[in-house]
Amino acid sequence: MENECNWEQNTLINELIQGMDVAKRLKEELRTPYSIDTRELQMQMILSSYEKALRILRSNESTSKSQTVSPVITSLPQSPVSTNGSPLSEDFDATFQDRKDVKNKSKKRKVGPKCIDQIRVSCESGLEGPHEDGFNWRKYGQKDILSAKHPRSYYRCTFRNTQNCWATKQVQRSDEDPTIFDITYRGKHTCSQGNNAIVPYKPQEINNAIVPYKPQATNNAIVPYKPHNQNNDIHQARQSQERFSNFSNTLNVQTENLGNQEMARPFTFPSTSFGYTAQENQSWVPSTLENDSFLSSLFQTHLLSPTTPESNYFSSPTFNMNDFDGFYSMPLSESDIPDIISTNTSVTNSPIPNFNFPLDPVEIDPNFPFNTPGFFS
DNA sequence: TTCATTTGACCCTG
DNA sequence: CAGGGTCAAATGAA
Repeated sequence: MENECNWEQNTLINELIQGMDVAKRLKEELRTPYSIDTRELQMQMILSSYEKALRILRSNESTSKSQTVSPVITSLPQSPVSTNGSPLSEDFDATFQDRKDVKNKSKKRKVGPKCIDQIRVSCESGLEGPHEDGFNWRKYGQKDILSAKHPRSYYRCTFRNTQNCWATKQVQRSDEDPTIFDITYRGKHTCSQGNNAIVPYKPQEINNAIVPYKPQATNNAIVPYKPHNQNNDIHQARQSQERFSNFSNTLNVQTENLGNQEMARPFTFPSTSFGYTAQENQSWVPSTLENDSFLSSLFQTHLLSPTTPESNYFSSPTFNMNDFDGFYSMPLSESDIPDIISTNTSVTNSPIPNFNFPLDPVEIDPNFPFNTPGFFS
């Protein structure tokens, strides 16, 4: 708890510092003939920083409320920085490890540091699948929730046992709109899927109607699962591409009912979400930035956060696909998502090095050359 | 036979 | 004590 508070404080301070820092740089930039893109980028950074800071402040006002699945895809990251600095606390992993070690079959609820991504997805076509998020999930429970009309489904990574991957997710059908699903991801993928994931985010559609992959599945919370060689990473990556391409055709991120704050910007990731986002976008963001203003703003806003714990990613040669945590908001237009995803999949095979950004909070180099020509290419 | 889903029971947290 | 998260036996599909 204390860690969480400290983490939020640090994040808040970092965001404010970042905003100021970028504003200063922008001021300098205004004297030079840099491109408009560069300036827009910095403006995005500034806005993002202040928005994140404000969100932290607001969440402190009503901490308890932020925990609930709200119509808006927002809640502050539950994952405090661990003692070693990783946004995805090692305590988190330790918690699961302890559970495993202490007792073979403990039903103890996972508590402690949480790593939550909350997103909302809706099925454009209403009742059609399949939609996946690039990961293989196994349903391990379903529960009627008091405050919700629809049951909540619980999934864990298929490779939990084989690869000790403790990522889980919860899928809750929206009360207001049954075609919308609130998906909460917990933990991080440590399996090979995580290393191969190519999706920009992890929405997963759960549907009552059609079950193309698993006809035997019934009723709620169907996760199309197609068994495949778990050791074949290439196959997995390709399968992820195909499935996500599928997904892109039928899903969109829900943009309705999002608060004004969320809608005010095209795309916002709180600081801790970056690691996750980055991992998912490892191969496509850089290569598409130049041609896609939307992606540019996305990348600008969230990849260029020099004062957040993740911002040091840019000084690292690699970029870890596994480390997603926190949450993010995705008030995107419906037309944006398929574009992003298709772009994503289309460049997956590009010879872009496998970035692996550590999540350790390193002091940001304020002199990082964000405007270095070719930085994004 | 293997593996995923279903579902009731268990148990922890607030 | 209620609600929610997880377990694991039963079941079914491939």
